[in-house]
Amino acid sequence: MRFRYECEGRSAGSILGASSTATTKVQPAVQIQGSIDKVKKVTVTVSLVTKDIPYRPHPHCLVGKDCPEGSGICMVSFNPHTCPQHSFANLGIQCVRRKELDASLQKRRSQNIDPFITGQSKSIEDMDMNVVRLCFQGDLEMEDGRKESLSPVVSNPIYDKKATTTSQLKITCLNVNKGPCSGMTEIYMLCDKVQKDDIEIIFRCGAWEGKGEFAQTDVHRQIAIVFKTPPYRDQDISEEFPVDVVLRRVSDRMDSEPVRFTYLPPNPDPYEVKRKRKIKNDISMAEQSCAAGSSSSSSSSSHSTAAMELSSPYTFPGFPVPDGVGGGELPAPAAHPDPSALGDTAYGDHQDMDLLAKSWGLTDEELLSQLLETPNFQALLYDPGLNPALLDPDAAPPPGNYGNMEGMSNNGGGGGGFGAYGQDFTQYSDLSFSHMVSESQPDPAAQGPDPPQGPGARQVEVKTEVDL
DNA sequence: GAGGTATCCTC
DNA sequence: TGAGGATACCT
Repeated sequence: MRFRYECEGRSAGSILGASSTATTKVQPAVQIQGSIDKVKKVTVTVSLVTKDIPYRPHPHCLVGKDCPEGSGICMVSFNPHTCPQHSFANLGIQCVRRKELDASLQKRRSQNIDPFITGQSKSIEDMDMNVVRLCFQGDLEMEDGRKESLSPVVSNPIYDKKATTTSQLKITCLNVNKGPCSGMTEIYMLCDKVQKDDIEIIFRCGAWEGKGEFAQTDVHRQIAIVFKTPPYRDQDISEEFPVDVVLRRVSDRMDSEPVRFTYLPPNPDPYEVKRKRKIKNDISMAEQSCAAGSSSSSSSSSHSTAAMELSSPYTFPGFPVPDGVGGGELPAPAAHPDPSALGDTAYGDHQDMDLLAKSWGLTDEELLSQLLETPNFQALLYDPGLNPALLDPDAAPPPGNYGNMEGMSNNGGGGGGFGAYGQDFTQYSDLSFSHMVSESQPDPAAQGPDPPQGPGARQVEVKTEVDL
């Protein structure tokens, strides 16, 4: 439950019995065990003690029904013959401010409340302010007037719901709830406040457990965690497998309620090679159908552009591709699971570009550099038949993307080709060419602290400016 | 700036 | 009244 400060006024809530559920609330209760034949009256004093042994008096206060004002303890008397069990309704925990901690303990001593006779064995700095136990002390008044004290008993620990060190862990949501069984799916989790140095994300199914992968820096302001899924226990699954995901506090092994995550079977087409190949084949078939049905097909610019979108992106003239379509200036690709398929997709997006470069053992920049040095590729760039707009001096440069190129065009005089060159790279968006070029430009904002050096670095803009 | 504490506020 | 969120302030 949430502990309340005195300044918050009103009541401090009601402590629930240990057997309470979300639907059924019960109150803490005590009952005298053993013979009560000669017991006339029972007096029970309830106070707060520390969670750990020895159970020392706790500075926090009990407030509510049967708690004398300002006492911090609860006292009830009952006749065990008429009422063998006593329930404590409306018993709240009022926390004291740290600066009042000492005074509160002093008051408890003056009340002679120290059920386990611990004295001042430990400094108050070690006091855990976020957890207490109820301590019940029973005093029996016998029919013959004798008095007898029972051994004190303590409740389960009661944690302050608001304290991150002890509060209930709760996952609010995951932005992704499915991922491949190989793991490494990046997920954003929203959760109640956690302590970044005391939290784990556990994936579990039966006896299997895997840990979500994240660093303390991936915990955002205690309420969000960016992590990667662990690989599922079985990498050879053919159907989806749901698992539970929980937050776990390491210090006390406390788990949250689980949320569901589903592991998916391995993707047989991770780069969508087959899908893209099918699309390409479909388009080629359609193109052939069109060509067969029309005798007026020409090499006009509008048509050549269309043709280029269909074929050139994957096989620049003279530029080697892994499936052996072009000539070979570049090293042969390293072993690839499906080199011909790679040829289909290598220029589909930047990730594929990366893949191609890596398969040749090149960086993106090296690959692009070699690409731009390829004579046939340059010819392609300046072939007005393919794209007349490329050399159109009146073409306005696009906003933003090629700022440094605009500078070059000014230096080149007459608003020359470079600005237009930059602009019309967008014509090649389907080739990811504009992406490739913009990626290679010396963008100060995007550059890391250690930009590439040496003859290979910045080859793109230097060589193309001179050549052009 | 992060995390903890104390208080205020709303539903 | 009970529960929980928001936030200013402190360490």
